[in-house]
Amino acid sequence: MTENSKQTMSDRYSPADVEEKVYAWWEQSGFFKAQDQSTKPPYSVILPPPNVTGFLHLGHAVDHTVQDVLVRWKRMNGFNVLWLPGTDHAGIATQAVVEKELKKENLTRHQLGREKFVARVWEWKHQYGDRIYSQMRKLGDSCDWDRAVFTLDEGVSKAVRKVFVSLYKKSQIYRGTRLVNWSGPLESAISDLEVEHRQIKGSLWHIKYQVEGTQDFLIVATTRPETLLGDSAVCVHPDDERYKHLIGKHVVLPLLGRKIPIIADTYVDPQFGSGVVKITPAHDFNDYKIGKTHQLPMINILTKKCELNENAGPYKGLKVQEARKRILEDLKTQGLLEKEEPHALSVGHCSRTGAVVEPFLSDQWFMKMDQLAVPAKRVVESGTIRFEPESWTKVYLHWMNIIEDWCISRQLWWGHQIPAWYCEDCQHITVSETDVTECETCHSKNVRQDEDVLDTWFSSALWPFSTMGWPQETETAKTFYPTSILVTGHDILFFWVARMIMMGLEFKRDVPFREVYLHGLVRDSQGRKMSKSLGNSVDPVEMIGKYGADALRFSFIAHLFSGKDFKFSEQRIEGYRNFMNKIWNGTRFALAALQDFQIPTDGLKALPNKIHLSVYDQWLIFKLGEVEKTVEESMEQHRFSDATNALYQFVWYEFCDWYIEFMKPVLNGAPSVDRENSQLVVAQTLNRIMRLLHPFVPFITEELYQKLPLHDKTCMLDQYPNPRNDREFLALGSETAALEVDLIKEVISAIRNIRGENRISPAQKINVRLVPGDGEVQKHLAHNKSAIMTLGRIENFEIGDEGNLSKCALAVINVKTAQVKVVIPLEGLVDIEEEVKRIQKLVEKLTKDIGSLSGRLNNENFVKNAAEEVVEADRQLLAQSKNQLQNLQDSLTRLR
RNA sequence: AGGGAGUUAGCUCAGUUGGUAGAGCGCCACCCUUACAAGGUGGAUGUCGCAGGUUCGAAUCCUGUACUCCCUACCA
Repeated sequence: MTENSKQTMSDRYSPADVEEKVYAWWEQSGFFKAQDQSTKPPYSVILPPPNVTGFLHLGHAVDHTVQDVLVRWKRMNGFNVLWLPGTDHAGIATQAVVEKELKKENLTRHQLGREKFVARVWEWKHQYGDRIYSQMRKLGDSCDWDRAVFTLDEGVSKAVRKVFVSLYKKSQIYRGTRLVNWSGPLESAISDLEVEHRQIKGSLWHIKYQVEGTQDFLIVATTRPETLLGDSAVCVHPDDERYKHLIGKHVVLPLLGRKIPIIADTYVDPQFGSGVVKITPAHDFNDYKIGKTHQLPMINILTKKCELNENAGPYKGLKVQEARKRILEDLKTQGLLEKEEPHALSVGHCSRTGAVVEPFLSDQWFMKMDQLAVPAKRVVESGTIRFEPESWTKVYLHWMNIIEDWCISRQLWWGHQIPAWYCEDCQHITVSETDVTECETCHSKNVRQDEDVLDTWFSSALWPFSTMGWPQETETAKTFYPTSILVTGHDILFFWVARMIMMGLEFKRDVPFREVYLHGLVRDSQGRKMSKSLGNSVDPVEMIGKYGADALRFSFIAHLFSGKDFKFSEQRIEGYRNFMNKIWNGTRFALAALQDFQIPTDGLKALPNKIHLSVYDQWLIFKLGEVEKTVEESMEQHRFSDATNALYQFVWYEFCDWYIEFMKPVLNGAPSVDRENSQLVVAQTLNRIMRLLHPFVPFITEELYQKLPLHDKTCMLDQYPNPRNDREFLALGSETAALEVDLIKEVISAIRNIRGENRISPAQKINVRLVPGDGEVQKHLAHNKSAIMTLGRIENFEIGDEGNLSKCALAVINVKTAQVKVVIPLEGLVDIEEEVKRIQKLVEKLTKDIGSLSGRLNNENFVKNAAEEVVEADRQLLAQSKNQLQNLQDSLTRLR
């Protein structure tokens, strides 16, 4: 970076002039790189791989900010940090994007054929796949880019195959005909987790099924009348007196005329509806189970596109909704529709396409989950993996207890094709890590590979080790596996986190991470999920353009409390943009005052013996030490917002509003020892401020850091300040000085308060008489005379007795045991009535306080039971309050 | 239906061993005081969802209750 401290700085911080330049410099300098071998302790984080088709959205931005904060903080704490980036091939999403493109050319993927289509997707990936990476750079993500991985890279693909084959050989992966969630538009199965349930106002239709050979009807209620075409039985409760005699007989299926049996099962709730349930094993999950136990035929009535098939007789070719309409009409005509009543139900929708999900019978690959779940539960129960917030532990364990087999095959073209080959001659399935040209049993060459690909989450589940070169024993894995922490949104706890834990334990014999930090999700200002369809999504890149990446990052971190979802607010970003500007200008002022600053040749270490700092310097350093302690504790506990808030307070209020104001006369004044000292303190403090803030707001801090007279090569690799490093400097802080300055601040505030409340113009100089409570306080007042005069805009300053209070404003200040009375003559300045009002307000409040305080202290039980400090503090407060009240009442009588 | 979380100032939210409520933003008043008007100074605002209980004392612990949100499951 060029030496630019002499350059003039703009009076506004302009992120656009800084961010790209600084980032490029970091990256070119190799600051993000991790070392496979190092003497430093390792710290590793894998980035939840965003979809390769994706744009960076607000959810990513939050997720990445948290990770970048952690990673930068650890790096500055001397860790060998690996933040491993990657992207996900995102089967469905990516295929959809490219299909959309094809559509513009009036092509479908089927016309193109599988091979050409996949080639086309790769082309697309090569062209746009890095887009999200460039957006991540805008945000400041300090990933080790050289290690970026794509889920379809050769290495990862090998890992995928190895895992598949291994689990298949252990019968943990199997092929089966099962009822699965089916998305018509995708013509593919989807997993349970990809189904979104939405509340729908539907109807419950009561349909008459004629009992065979009689004129009697059974009334069957259903929310999906079209499925009756696939009925293979009707079912009643075995003890239901109404229907007992019919069990074993048959009914005639309306419209199709098929005869189906009346069976009995305790699954039926006699209280609900008519107590008779139609059983459609091929299109309903509950019915499927009943169908299995009663060995009923599974009648599939749908095609892969979710249109009715030949089993639907006259309704063949219709879409589900059309069929429903037609069937209801026909039932009505035939007098078989008893009634229709409104009924609220929730219907599964495909999270990708929004289409209604149909339970569909098909051949799929499944992963058995129950055995894998056992150790995955144990590591969480034992605390080997900790969730943060802890409440997710329960949710996780609950889910693991009811876990069902995972349908891992997808009828798509883009993804990891399933490494299974079917023999056309002997039907044997050969599952292999390498491509197969002949059947492993009959050696026929007549084999073809399974057309399906694996669920995207299959490869994601291996991410923590597949990205580190597994199955090879790499140095990377030796150093960085298990990873230190996983940061992600709670929405993919089951999709991803749980499955990584299971796979890590199965294949690495070790947890993939020890900590899971689940942050909240960003919602819009009304608390709704952000989504494209609602049109309420916010583009973080646009926000960065408007306010800068640092402001955006800070706004996330400052409001990221305990994993709760939080509402997006542009106003908040603006507020933190203002904070960035404050940092910029505070530094700008300080740098101007440091133009002639000479770095002491013997360094800082000799300082304590050499210089005597002003109370303001000692006060500032003391506060700085306190902030560093707070920040360290907060960071250790991952209470990031506590850290940012403490820094915000310190930088804006303590440093800018008070310290700079106290020191302006000195810093802008003639050369002096005080000035030299202060310059040193300012230079050091700024340096520490930049380092403290760096993980949160990396761009502005690096830029300013480079302009400081005291700095190292780069802020991002400098040591993170804490109360233990640079002790020599922090030791210059003093609590006694801090108390003195706190008292002076109170005095100045009291003067300002009297001015403000009495509407005394800032231009109006006033006189003040300060009455110290004791000799010590008197010394402090005298010592800080000029600060009080400047900041209080005082013309004549006097320390002494109370004297004549006639026509004077009065304030009584207590800081710990110190007391100061502030007396300001108002005669000829303002209307006395304003001051009367002000004092009356105080009197009122004090009277109330004294009432409750003395009430409590008169309570024997309180005095007896409460902690001694508490009682003592109350006694002191009461005495002070009484004293203040007395003074104010006196002044009231003498005011007019 | 089961599970989880929430209810504190106009808004968004803090409040870590129980000790007389805080921040940011917004609002009101005054001020362009040469670091910053993306600023400064001062000010106002809360029976901490409701009802009980434990306690000298409860936003904080316990019980009940109302409402909101999320997740999982779903009765045809």
